[in-house]
Amino acid sequence: MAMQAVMEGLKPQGYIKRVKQRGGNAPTIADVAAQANCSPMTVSRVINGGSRVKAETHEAVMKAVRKLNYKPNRAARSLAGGEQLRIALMFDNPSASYLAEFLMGALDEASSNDIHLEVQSCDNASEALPIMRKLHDGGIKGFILPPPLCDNQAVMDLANELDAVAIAVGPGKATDAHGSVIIDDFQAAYDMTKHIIGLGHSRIGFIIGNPEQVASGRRLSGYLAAMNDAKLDVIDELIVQGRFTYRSGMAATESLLKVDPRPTAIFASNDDMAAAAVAVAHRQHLDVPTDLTVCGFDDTEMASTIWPELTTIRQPIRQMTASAVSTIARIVSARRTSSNWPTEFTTLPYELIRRDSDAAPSLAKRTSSGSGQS
Amino acid sequence: MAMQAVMEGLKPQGYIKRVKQRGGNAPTIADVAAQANCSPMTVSRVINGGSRVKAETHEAVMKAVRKLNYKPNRAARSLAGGEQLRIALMFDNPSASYLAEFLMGALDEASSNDIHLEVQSCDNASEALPIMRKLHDGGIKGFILPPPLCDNQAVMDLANELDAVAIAVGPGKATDAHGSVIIDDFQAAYDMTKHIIGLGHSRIGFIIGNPEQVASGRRLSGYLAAMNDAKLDVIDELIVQGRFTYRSGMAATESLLKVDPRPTAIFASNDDMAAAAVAVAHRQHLDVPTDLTVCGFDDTEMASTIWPELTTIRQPIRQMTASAVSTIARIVSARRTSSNWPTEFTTLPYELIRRDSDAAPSLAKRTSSGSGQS
DNA sequence: TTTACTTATGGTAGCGCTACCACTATCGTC
DNA sequence: GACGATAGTGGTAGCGCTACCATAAGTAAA
Repeated sequence: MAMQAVMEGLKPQGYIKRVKQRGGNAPTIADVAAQANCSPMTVSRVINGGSRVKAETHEAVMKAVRKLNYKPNRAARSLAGGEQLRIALMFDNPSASYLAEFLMGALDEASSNDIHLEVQSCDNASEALPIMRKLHDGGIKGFILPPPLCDNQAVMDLANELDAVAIAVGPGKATDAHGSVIIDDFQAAYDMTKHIIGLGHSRIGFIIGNPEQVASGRRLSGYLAAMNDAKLDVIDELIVQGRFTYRSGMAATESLLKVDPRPTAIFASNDDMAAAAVAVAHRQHLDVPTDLTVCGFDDTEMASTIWPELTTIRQPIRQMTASAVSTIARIVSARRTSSNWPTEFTTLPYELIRRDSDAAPSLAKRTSSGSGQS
Repeated sequence: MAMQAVMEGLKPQGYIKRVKQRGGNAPTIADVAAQANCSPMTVSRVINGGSRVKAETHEAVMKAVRKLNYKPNRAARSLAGGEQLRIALMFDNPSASYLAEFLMGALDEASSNDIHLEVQSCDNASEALPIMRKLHDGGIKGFILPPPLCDNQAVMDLANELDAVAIAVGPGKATDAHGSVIIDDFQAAYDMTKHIIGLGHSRIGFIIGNPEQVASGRRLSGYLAAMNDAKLDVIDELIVQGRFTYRSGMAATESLLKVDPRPTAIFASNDDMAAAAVAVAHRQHLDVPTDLTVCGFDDTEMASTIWPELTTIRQPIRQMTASAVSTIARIVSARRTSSNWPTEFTTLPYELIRRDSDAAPSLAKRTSSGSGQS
């Protein structure tokens, strides 16, 4: 400590670094300022966008920064910079597989933007309402709402009432939120259906998802459109209602396999139902994919756990939540300056993951067995 | 300064809240102090462990905290309190279901203890090594290592070499880490086996887990001990090797069901293999649980997704990671003061979750059907 | 030249919290 | 009863950074 003071004595006229009260030895903005022979303010300006700084000064500062390997202190930054943005990630979705990806994406983005992310679970949408109120009172400025929360009108209404920024991630009624991050469910289902048709199938069963989630309808539409575009008959019996659960997938598959002639492929609106379809098929001694092609949607863990692994649609969940976090940040800061309410709707690309549960219909005698692929 | 001095003159004797320079309206420690009629210091003391504070004062402060819904400002805290503890949660476990729980537990604990948690994924253990080095260079003081990372000798060696605190969560060689948080795998497997025996089974098949994970052996031992204690013959053919994967569970089950007379129950070392056992049984037109009882281990999402839902062992994963985080915090701070290396080994309670996949053997004609339970 | 305005920089005062020390009561202890 | 301990509290000074204003130049308009 005293030593440091001695060292300062050598300095020409720069900003004297105070003796540190507590441990720690990371370079501070003052160190950089001394090194670059300017004031800490100038350094701050350079670091934060370099507005109104002479080019030479700018460069001198940058050189000092590099030399000292200076990293701005997050804590100090957000303390000095006024309010720290705090947003909440709510969920009542029991799917752990989603959740992990959700968290990873949100966490990364939040921590690199110095945003405080509160993670809140609740058992159901109605329980979410008081929690949201409380969080909002506690200074939470925005909410990230994955389905099914974002499909709940009461939740979205409350977000509106509170003037909080709500971003729906994944399927949801985009129009109700201040923003949303989605994939194109319609197009994804369209592509998958087209893929199945391309394998040679024409009797393709479809299991609809939970009617309360908007994505279900979009996926159904995609299926229908692809069938129509391929000039294939849409057979009512081959479209059955499910509820996104394994159990509902079993019932749906049983009813599909009773249709005569039975479908040669089943496209389920999510992986859990697709897994159930595989199980039911196996019980009826139908091989997958030789006798029956089964495709899912979401690429949850289930899809790559069971055998055969499912051909499915992967949503870039991580990027989606990351994008949700940064969108909220943008909207909140935009609202601070102007009073209008910007909204942002982002659509991210999905991916058709081909695994081992699809093949050409069996009349073709298993010529092209599903070629695995991660 | 001068202005402030003037303002001070007006002060009665309480702490006047200064006019805020920038936006923001979250209650500060000064607000609480005013409310509780004491100094900010006292509030700080109460918040941070309440040492040397009179009981009444303590209560008054807590009341004020509750009334104002005061939350300490993280940034200010870590800025004032010197270095913030940073620890990393590494994982190469592909199981998303675990991961979600892991993250939730660690996150909660980290955020309430103002610890910065870095979440790092890596594809395999050897990739982990350079990452750990880098994180350590970057100031990470401790690592949380779930299996299979903590079963990897190279990883544990590196942690030792780096002088970093490593806590193994879940199964692992406790002795290699500075601490571990586990459940008693032996006892849990013992209990489950005893439970199955209690239902009336005597020919109980067992599927061993991945031989590279220490827990596998412990679970096997538990099974063997329970069989012995019940004076039941341990039949070699009824113990088959698996690898914790669905696929290996299928193969194992197929071989188990070939044994004559076939087992009336199968205890798999994890849920994925148990789910595979159910699938194989169904394919062979054996009803679960009427014809075959199947029990798993871990209570992953899979267990409650498939039908019938699995009777299994639940690990308190959330508490386990939470405990891991606080253990690291304790060890790191202990090391700061004394130079000896404390270690901490925690064992948390598991829970046998009874669902619908177990029943008395079929000779008893499905008298006691599995009584569901969350 | 003066006024006005722009550009580049510095000074100062905090952000909300805690470390550190100082101080007052209330105890023993000899 | 004087003395040092100890519990309980308050004051002060920062942590590293940025908002805000002041200043000192230079540049354009009057």
